[in-house]
Parts: sequence; structure tokens; C-alpha cells
Amino acid sequence: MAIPYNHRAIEKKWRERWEQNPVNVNDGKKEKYYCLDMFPYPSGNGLHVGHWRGYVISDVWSRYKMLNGYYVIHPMGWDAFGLPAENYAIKMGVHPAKSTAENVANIKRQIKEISAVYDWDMEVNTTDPKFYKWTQWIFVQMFKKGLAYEKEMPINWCPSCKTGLANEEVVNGKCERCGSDVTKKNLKQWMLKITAYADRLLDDLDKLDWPEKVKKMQTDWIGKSHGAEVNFKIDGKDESITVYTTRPDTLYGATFMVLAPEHELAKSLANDDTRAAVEDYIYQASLKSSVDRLQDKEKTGVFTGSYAINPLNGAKVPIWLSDYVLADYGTGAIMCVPAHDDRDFEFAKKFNLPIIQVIAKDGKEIENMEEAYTDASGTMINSGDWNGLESGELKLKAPEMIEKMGFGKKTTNYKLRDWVFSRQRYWGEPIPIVHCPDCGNVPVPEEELPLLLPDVKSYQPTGTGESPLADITDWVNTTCPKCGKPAKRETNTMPQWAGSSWYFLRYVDSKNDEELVNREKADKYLPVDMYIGGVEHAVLHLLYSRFYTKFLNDIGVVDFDEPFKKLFNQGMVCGRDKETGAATKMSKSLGNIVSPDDTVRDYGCDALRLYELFIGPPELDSIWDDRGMDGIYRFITRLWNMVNTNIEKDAKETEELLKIRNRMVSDITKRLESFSLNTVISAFMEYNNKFVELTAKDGVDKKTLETLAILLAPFAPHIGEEIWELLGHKESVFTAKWPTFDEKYLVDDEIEIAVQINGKTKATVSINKDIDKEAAIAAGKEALGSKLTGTVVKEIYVPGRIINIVVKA
RNA sequence: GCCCGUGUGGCGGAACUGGCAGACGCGCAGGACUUAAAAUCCUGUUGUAGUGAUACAGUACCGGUUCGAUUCCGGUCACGGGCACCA
Repeated sequence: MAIPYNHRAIEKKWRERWEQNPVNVNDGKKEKYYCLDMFPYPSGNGLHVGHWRGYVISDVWSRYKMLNGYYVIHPMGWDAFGLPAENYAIKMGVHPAKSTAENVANIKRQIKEISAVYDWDMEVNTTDPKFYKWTQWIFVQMFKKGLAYEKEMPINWCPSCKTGLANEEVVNGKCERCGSDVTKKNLKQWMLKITAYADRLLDDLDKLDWPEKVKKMQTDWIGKSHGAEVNFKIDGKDESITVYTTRPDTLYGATFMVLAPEHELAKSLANDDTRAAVEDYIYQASLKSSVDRLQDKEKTGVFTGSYAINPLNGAKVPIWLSDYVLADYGTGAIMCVPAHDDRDFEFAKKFNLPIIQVIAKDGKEIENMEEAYTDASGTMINSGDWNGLESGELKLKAPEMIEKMGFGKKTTNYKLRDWVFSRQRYWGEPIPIVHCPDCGNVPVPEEELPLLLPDVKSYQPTGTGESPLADITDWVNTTCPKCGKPAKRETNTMPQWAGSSWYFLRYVDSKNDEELVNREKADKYLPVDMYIGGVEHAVLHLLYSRFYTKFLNDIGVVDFDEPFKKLFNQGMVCGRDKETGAATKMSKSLGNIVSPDDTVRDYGCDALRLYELFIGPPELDSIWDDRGMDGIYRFITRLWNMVNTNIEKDAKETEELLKIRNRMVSDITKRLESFSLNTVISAFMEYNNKFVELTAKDGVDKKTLETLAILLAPFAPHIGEEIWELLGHKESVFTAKWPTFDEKYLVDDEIEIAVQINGKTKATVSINKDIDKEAAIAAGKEALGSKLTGTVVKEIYVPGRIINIVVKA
């Protein structure tokens, strides 16, 4: 009898062989295919089976591409700077450099258990000075182009992480990392002018083969809107206030105006009667945190005492202050049309302000308006010259009309804000800037990069708005690179996203000390063809990376302006809540983390790889169930025994086997191409069941077994190799070509189809696939026999699919 | 509140452009082998009624289009995700 399946021996053997003779080689002739994983941050918890899943998916895809003749770039690295690593270090009471190195070592060991075809020569680590030299270099280039600038402003501040945060890092008013309520803090910050790329970031989404969901999230995040700025004169003064509106068609319906409490004219609009109330309102608003401002939907406000003149009809409208108007969007001031905007309506009701309907709803004026009519469709009313126009068309034309009339202009606005880039933390790339009292901000000269992160005993965040680096006077005090006079270093560090925004460019030339990436190599091996990772980075990493790539394209570092052609988001692997049985995210606090280590030991790497795929559709979340591993192991054992038995049998190729083999190739290839990886595994099981059946009879031929070995290799590489070798091959299975199939074997001549009466299946019948309708109907009726009663009204035959007889009782 | 996604056996999930709903696997039940257990193999497994072939019902719910709907359309509910006063 055949040798029993021994996953430990087989996997050890092939891992050693691959180590000596890598299977993914660049012979300079093959076309490249760049398949990238989102690189992990090395947390102390190590990997769980959820992380594994993404890596298995990308490895299956990489190996499939190899078998299709590509040289596959499939690298791995470490996103090791940033808050998670630093917070972990603080918790454990060790230096982040030390804990990071330990965590990297542990996770690398775990990742090697996957037996993926990673090219470890390419490995990068964002905390390596040789790497962050270039992270700093990019910052300097941005500074030179005016895209990195310093600004004092109220920014999002996490009181627990004790650092400023980017807008993208604030989720529902809470810190993305630790969940604390985010407050505002006035700090001098480095900013990156991502808004300069807003239009390109928006327009180029069309070029990308990405999930629609992610594209939509980025579109919404950029939030481009079209409208007009309109100038309203302040009654009795020379000054005017400019508002931004997307609904200039409703200008005749503007019955009041609201400014953000932070608006520069806010105080000056008050008179003796209102001054106390206005100043108090402004003060109260300044105390509100962003969370309060998000949660208090109840409108508040105060009348300034001043009026503005509607430039279109000369109407005098009161000017109010309210915190529902955002200071940093548009002009910080809005014209209010309560009849056609929900928020303005609510405000008008609360403060008893007039409501004028200017768009007819269903051709009429609404009698007792109970909610705003917000559709831009209907005929204009109460609108002077504009009466009778269609509001949707007017909305589009009004900005230009206003521009011609001379009291405003057509304009666009974005929700996207510039990127707050300073972190008041230790564990990040130092921002390479020197503050000189005479020369201002001077970048560290490029030949002096990297500017090393100094070693320090106390790396805890200070909470004062200063980075821990500020305490290291030796380091802070320096000389100005320009004039040589005493100067001080910038002490803030970069956010975690700095390194991850460009790391994928570095893999293909990771040891280059002269350039970020050699241009020739970049042209040859970049950009990324397939990027695989979780959806949680939709507006963070994936937006930042696109921005960086466009910038590097602009300064000639690379010749493409989109980093990732295709994106695949894999679903999470959830655990089960022990009490409710509901699916929950795997987390340490819930105690439902499943580590891959034990599973690999007990069932083997191949078994876990197959199970990670079999568990459910790769793009959806799925639930881990340990018991499923037994099913996979049974399948592997059955397959293993089947192959070994057939090697002894040495069966002949028959017509039946030819058919099965071609169908197997067709099924697996189609499902793999459409990323339906869970059903690929199902198909393997189904075909294996057939082979087991045939083995009990005449056996399965060698060619079919070879085909099976190749098909299986991307999924279970050790087994694929072992079977390939058992079948007499000296070279690796990955030197083989992915098999093709012949269409002629996919369809039977005799097919079995369903026979229905009034759309309900009542019988089945075997017919030749080419017979005409008449013959098919006759065969169908015969199969139905006495079940067919009543008058036949209609006879339907869809060739190869169905026979349906419609009868009337 | 707005936008997007999902809803199929005890469980994970299949079903190509509308064409035999429940592939494949888990679990469970019965059987074989065994002194016994594990492992392995075989059989069954949507529900209801019936010994039975079979009949009827059935893809969250209500309705529509169609010879025929898990699939298309309209409405409702539930769950998940994104955005959240962006004028």
C-alpha cells in the first residue's frame, strides 16, 4: 500500500528545496507581474488566521501567475513606525526599537509558515534609516515645491495618544487607534497640501480596477461640489460677506444668513445691544469639542444685529451666528433658504425666521410647510425674473449668470482638507527641517539624510503638544544649514502613513543608497498590478499612496501616476461570540483569536491554506470554525491515497477521463480567474470524489494526475510538488505551464434536462443536445406521461436547458 | 438622516446571461470494520404528510413582470458597513 500522507515530512522537504532553488526566478525574459500584500505593522500579538487569509489569497494569485509564465514580484516588509508599535512598547515598558525588532522576528517566522513565494531579498522596514532616508527625502521635495507647509491651527488632538491626528484618523469623533474622544488643540503643524491633487485624485479613479465601494468612499471623501460664491453687502457698511452655495437657483428664497462663530467678521457685526450675547456665543462655541459639535444636532445660534443685502432683489436679511456652519469649508458663511434646505428649515423654525418657497412642488406652493423641499426640480416661483424657469437647469446656469451680473462667481469646493502631518510622538521619522531665526524653515540638506531618530531614554509622549524629542537639547540645538547660525531642529515626527505611502516603490530596488528607486528598474517592474488587503484603508493609506505617487510622478521619480492598478479587498475572519454565537471581530479582549501556529503544526500549511480559502467567498467576512479543518484534512488524505494508488495502477487514458480532465481545467481556471476561490476548493473536492470512484474501477491516467498536480500547486504547493515528483518529474511543478482545455469536451451529446408543467419540474428526460424543438417537446411529453392533463396552451423548449409545457385545467 | 452591501437547511456556503434550489464541506443519524474506541468506508440528511413511489410548501416579508424568479422591478423589515450639519 501507499505511504500515508505525512504533512510534516513533505512540507519540510519542499521548504528546504525552495530555499535552495527558488521557484520564482527573474530570467530577464519573462513579463513581470507585481502582486502586493498590504505590509503588516508588527504588533505584539502576532498573526491570527485572519491575517493569514489575505496572504494566502495573494500567494495563490502569485503562484497562478508564475504558472502562466510571469516573473512575479511578491515582496513583504514591515510598517513598523507609528502609534501601535509605540503604544505597545510603552505598555510593555521596553524601547520601541527593541519591541519592534522582536515583533518583526516573530511575525516573520509566522509568515514563513505560509510558504508563500516572498522574495526576502526585497524586504523593507520603514524604521530602517536606509529606508526612512527616502521618506524624509520625499518630504524635503514636497517642502521645496511648497506642498509641505507649516501652519498654526486648531487640529484634532487625541488626549490619550497625546498627539495631533489627520482628519482621516478621526472616526465618528474618536481616535482611530485608541477610541478616545478627539478634542481640538491649537498647534503649529506641518501640513501636506493633498488638496492640490484633489481633482486628479478624483478624476483618476476612473482608471482604476478597484472595488466600486472603495472608489465611492474616496469620491465622497474628496467631496467635490459645484456651486457659486455670492457676495452680500452688509447693510450700512462698505464690507461684504461672501457665501458659498450649491443652490444658487434658490437665491430669491434666502431669508437669512449664518456665519460660523469662528468667522473673521463675526465680532464686528455685533452692536451694543447684541455684543454680550454674540461674544458669549463665540466663546461657548470655542469650548465645544468636535464630539459635542457632532452629537449636538439641536440648532443653536445668535442674531448679530446686522443685516445683509440680497444682491438679486435688494432684500434685507438678518445675519446670525451658528456652529452648524463650518469655518473651514467654503467661505465659512452661508445664505439660508429654509424652504429648500433641511438644516436652514430647522433653524428658521426654531428662531422664527421667514420661509419663502421659490420652487413649486407638484406645480404648487405648499400651504403649511412642514419640511424643506430639497429636490432641485420644479418651476421657479416668487423669484422675480427667474419665475417660470426650471430649477434643475437654473441650478446649473445660475453660477455663470451671477458671475455676469457681477456679484459672485462660479466655483467648486472640496470636503478634502490638507493633511496634518506632525505627530508629537517619538516613534516616527524626524521631520528634516531646521528652524533658523534668520532664514526661517530650512530643510536638512539631502546629503545629510537620513536625519537619524536619536536614541532616548524617555520616549513617553509629553502631552504638552511637544514631541519627546524636544527634551533632547543636544539634538535640538543645531546650526542653520543655510547661514550657519544657531538654530533648532523640528521636533515633531511623521505619522505612520509616511512610510506606507511609498514603500511599494522601494521593494524593486530596496538596497539602493543613491536613489529612492532606480528609474530603469521602476519603469520595468512598477507599478503594482494587484494589491490585496483589507478595506479599512480605503481613505487612509490608499488615498495617501495615490497622492504620493502622483507627486513622485510630477518630479520625475516614476513615470506612472497611479500606484495600484487592481485592488482586491479580502473580508475579515471573525470569531464566534461564546455566548451569542454571533460573528465578532477577532480580538484579544474577546479571547476569540485563533493562532495559525497550532493549526499548521497539527494539520500542515497546505491544509490551512486550503481551509482559509474554503471558509467562504474571499471578499466577504467569514466565521472561523475549527471543525472544518478535519474536512480539509480528510480531503487531502483521500486525494493523497487516490494519487498513490493510481501511480501503482498506471491506468490508460479513456474518453471519460479526457472529458473529466478538460472539465476540471475549465472549472478551476474560470473560478480562479473570477476570484471565486472558495468554489475552487469545492471543485477540487468534487473532482477528487470522482477520481476516488474511478480508482475503485480502472483507475486514473498519469496525464490527468499531472494536470491535477499543476492545478493544485498554487493552493497547496507542497502537495502539488510532491505529487509532481511522484509522477516522475525532476523539475519543480512551478516550471510547468498552466494547463489548457478543449471546449469540445465540455458538453455532452446526450444531456438530461428538466421537463416542467407550468414552470414546475415534473420529470427529467435524456435528449440529444442538437435535436429540434418538436422532437424535444415530444420526448418531454413522453417523460411526463399521465402527469400531463388539461389543454396544452404553449410549448417552450430552450435548447439544452428546459422543456416547459403550459396547460390550462 | 443620506449612501452602499447582505438576507438561501442545524452551520459555512453553491446555483453561468432568469431554466431541476441546497453543489462542496461541517455537524447529525443509521450501518460496516473492531473485543471496544479512534481512524476509515457506506447510506441518509430543507420542512410537512405518507411504509412507499409521491404530493404540497419553501431562497427575510408583501406585491409585480414572465411559460418560468434565489436571480429582474416596486415596497417593507432585519443585519452589516461608509458618511454624517460640507450649505
